[in-house]
Amino acid sequence: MSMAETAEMEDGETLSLHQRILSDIREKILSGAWAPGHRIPFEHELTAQYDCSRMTVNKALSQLAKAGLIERRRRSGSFVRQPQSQAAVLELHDIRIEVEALGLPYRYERLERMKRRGNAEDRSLLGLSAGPVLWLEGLHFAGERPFALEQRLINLSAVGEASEEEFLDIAPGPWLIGRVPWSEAEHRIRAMAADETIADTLDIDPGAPCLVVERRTWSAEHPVTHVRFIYPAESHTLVARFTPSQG
Amino acid sequence: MSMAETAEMEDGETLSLHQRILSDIREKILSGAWAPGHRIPFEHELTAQYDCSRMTVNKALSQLAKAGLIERRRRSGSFVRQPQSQAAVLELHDIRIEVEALGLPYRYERLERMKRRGNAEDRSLLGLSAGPVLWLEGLHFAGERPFALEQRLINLSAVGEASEEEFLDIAPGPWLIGRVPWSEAEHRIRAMAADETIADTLDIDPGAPCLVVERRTWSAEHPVTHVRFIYPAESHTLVARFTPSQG
DNA sequence: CGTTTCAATATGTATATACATAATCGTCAT
DNA sequence: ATGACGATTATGTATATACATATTGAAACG
Repeated sequence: MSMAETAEMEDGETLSLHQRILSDIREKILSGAWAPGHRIPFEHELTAQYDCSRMTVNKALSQLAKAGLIERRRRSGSFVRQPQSQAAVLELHDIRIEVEALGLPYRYERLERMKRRGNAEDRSLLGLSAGPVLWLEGLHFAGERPFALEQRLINLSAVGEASEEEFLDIAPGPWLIGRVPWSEAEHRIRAMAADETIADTLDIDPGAPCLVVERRTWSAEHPVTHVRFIYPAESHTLVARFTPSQG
Repeated sequence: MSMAETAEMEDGETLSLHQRILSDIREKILSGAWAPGHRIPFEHELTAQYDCSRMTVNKALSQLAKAGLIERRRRSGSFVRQPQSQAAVLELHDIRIEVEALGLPYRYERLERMKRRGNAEDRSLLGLSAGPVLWLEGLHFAGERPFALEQRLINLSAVGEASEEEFLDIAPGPWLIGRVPWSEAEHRIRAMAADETIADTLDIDPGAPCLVVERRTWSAEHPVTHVRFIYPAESHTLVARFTPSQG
C-alpha cells in the first residue's frame, strides 16, 4: 500500500489513518457498543482490519490510553475503562456534554420560572447588585434519572434579553454562553444533605449526601448570574486535571 | 546506539527517552527560560542533541503541541505559545493556612503509619506504579474540633526519604512540597456519607454528608502521592476564582 | 514592478523492523 | 496441591526510511 495514505470519510473530510482508528474506537466506546471492561481488539487484529502497520495502531491506542478511555495491560490486551464524568471544574461546564459522555440521552426540563425585583438574598447571591432578576429552577436528566438540579438567578440589568426567553427545554447555561462574554467566575463546591424537597426532586433519600457546585459569573465587573447545581453523590465526581500550565 | 534505551536521572529514576525530551522542554518553557514566541530547536537539532531518531523527537514535540504548550508550523519550526492556563483553582491547598485564616489554632495528629509493598488497590490509587508505599492517616484540627481527615499514600520509589520521616505532627503535604516538584495533578471531588469509622474520627453523625477531595500528583510522569481529604460538610467549602485568559 | 514558479525546508504520517518488558500460562519437580 | 521456572504473548519504545504537505524565499517571467 502507498505510504502516508489518507482516507475519505462519508462527509468528505480527510483524516489521517491513526485519527480514523482513534475516532472509530472512541465512537464504539462512547456509543456503548463496547461496554466498560470489554476487551478491544489486539493491535495485530486492528493492524489486519485497517491494513496498516502496528505502529499506526499503537499510536492510536496509546492516545486513547493517555486520554483515559482505555486501559492497556501487557500480555492481556486493552480494555474499555469505567467512564469518568470529567466535568472540568474550572470551565463553564455543560451538563449536556457530561451526560452524553456517559452515553446517556440528555434532557432538560424547567421546573420554575419567576421574574422579580431582587430581594436581599438575591443580592447577596449575585454580589451587590440590585434591580430585576430572573429566577429559574430546572432539572437535568440522564436517561430517565435526574442527574442534577439547577437553581439559577440571572441579573436582568445585565442580560435583559433573558426576560423574553422561556427556558422550557433549553438550559440557561448554554443560552447564556455566547450571549454574554464572561470575564470572571467563582466556584464554590461543598457537600450537603438533601432536604425533603430536593430529595423528592432528585428521587433520592432525604439526608442523602449531595455535591453542590455554585458559580457566580461577572462580565466587566457586573454580576451576570448565580447558579447552583445539586448532584446526587452517586451520580457525580468532579475531575480536574492540571499541569502547572499544561502538558 | 542501542535500541529501546532508557536514561538514568539524577535520582536514579528511569524515564523513556521521549519522556525525557518532553519534560526537558516543558521545564524550559515553564521556568521561563524559553519565553512565549521563542523558537525551540528544530527536530534535526534535537535529534543530534539527544542522539536519537527524528521519530522520537517528533513524538515528544507532537505531544507538547497537542497539550497546547507549543505551536508547530511547517517550514518554520516550533514555537512556545502564549500561556493559556486555567488558574489552578484547587491549588495544592495547605490546610494549616485554611485553618489559620479562620483564626483558629491549627494542629496535625498522626493516626496511623504503615510501610508496605503496594497492593492492587494502592497501585490503582497511585496509578499503575508498583513498589513500596507509605500509608499515612492523620487528622487536622481547627482548635479542638477535627477539621479534616487525611488518608495518604506515598510512592516510596519516587520519594524514598519519606520512609525515614515519622510524620507525627508534621503533615505530609507541606513536607512533600518543596521536596518533590510536581508536574501534574488530578483532583476528584465528590460528596459522601460518613461511615461509622469516619464519623467517629471526625466527631460527626454517621451518615452525615462529607466533602471528599482526592488528589493524585505526578512528577515527571511518575506517580508521587495519592491523598484523600475528608471534610465534614459544615466545615468546608472549596472556593475557586478565575478569569479566562485565552491565548 | 508585480506575479508566477520552483526548489528548499520543517513538519506530518506512514512503513518495516528490532528488542525490551510485564503478565500469564503450562510444565515440571517438589 | 504447590511452587519455581521458562515459554509465550501483547504491549512499550526505539530505530531507519520514505514520501506527503505546507510554507517560505528566491529566481524567472511577463
